Amino acid sequence: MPLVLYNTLTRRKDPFQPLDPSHVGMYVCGPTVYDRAHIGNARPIVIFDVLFRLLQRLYPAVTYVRNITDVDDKINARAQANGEPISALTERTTRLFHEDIGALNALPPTVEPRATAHIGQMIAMIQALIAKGHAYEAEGHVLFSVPSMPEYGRLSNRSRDEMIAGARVEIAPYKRDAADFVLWKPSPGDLPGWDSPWGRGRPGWHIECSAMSREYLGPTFDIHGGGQDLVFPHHENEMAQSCCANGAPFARTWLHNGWLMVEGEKMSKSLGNFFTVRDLLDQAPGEAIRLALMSAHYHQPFDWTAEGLKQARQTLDRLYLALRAVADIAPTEADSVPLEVLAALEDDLNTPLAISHLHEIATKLNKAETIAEKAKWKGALLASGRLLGLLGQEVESWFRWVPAGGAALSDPQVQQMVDDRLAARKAKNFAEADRLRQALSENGVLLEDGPGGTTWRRA
RNA sequence: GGCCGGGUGGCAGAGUGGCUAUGCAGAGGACUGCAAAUCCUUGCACAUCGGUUCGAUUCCGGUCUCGGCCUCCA
Repeated sequence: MPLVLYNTLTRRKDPFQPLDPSHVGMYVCGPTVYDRAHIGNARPIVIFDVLFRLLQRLYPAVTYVRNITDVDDKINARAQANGEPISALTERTTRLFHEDIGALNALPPTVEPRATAHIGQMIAMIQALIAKGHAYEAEGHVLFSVPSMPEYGRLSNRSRDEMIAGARVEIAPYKRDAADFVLWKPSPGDLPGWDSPWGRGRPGWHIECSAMSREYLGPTFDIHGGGQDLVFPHHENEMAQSCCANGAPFARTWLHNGWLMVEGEKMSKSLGNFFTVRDLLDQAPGEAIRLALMSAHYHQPFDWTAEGLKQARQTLDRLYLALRAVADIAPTEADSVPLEVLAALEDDLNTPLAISHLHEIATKLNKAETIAEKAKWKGALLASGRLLGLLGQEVESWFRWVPAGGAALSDPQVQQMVDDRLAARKAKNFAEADRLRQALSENGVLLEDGPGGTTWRRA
């Protein structure tokens, strides 16, 4: 079954045909490192991680490029507010970003280029644009000339006139055309700046992705991804710059994930519904956060809710419980992902459908009677989970997760109480057994008596 | 105003021109010292009005309604 992806450029689902079937290239817009990643940042990270895993399965080689934007006016402002050097802020934030998304089981990209390490490539690209008549210098700025590119607006499906009519910002006087946008801008001495043919300055927002995607993937590559909000202006401008500078088509397939809401409202600090990934990792295991983000189709708007996170955790409880029951059975064909799971993902990354198949596999595993069947369905569940970046941890470690504040009872304390209760049961002292069960339950520990003994888990 | 995407059972959330989504929650049952887990059974849908069709939740059009974007927010 071929992979099909919804391409923003064509506005429909198209069969995915890589330029080079032996080596797929993907570029995804990464974070601007001025603050902790929030849950809205995490969605594209998880979505494109699933795509990366799927592509790796379908093709011999995949280069996944995800940039770090470490030059930006928000960074400058934050560093100044904190009274710290810019490099200290960007390095720390980058490190925290890696920690946070690592907890969400996101694989590192193949290349993670930093904007400040590619200023030379950006300047070269701007020079090429000027030479070809697609850009001009004005008052120390270099601007892209939108009228020089007739196809401008194709990705975001809007005409130049519409853009100007809707503009909410004042148009800088040095622009030849109201739609023109900045490639390079002057930097005063107190802001980060690099020498350039146009004096000391810093790059505009869009040029870094053009320069870095070209550096690592070439002028034309397979997939470019990011949040839906980036379609315009960021991706539209990026495409314009790259096409004009390179004289070649840019990304062939554009993927955009929908916006994230929180409890039905737009996430914002003023509404008090702003969550960083770190905040959530204190409340729930990273794997539950990851599953929650995959529980709606990537193209849909996503409503982040406490209830949804709870359900994601319950879902993983159910799946890990199924695995726990067959802990002593070796899975067969650990790499065989069931066709229906693969088909769901190949159909424009239908993660909710794939997850529903995980449930069905778990049910089959629970119902399996022979060792062979159990081994088969265990293998299917693990392989499916691996493709989705789920179910990879030790079963017992999943059930022992404790929130940030720690647990009232340590693992050894719990085990002691479980043993005591077992002794009470053996002595038919059910009142004492029930008292211990109750005490554990009040501390978030659930007991399960089975033929093989009593197991416990935190919930 | 322009562009775009939605409105599915109590909740979350897929999908389809006629046939069970899936999970949680609810009801009943099996199992259990009690429980949990598991399994079985079961109730509950497709915003609205027209049109196309043998037949539409699924296609087309209108209406209502929610949300996003429109120069630097993923």
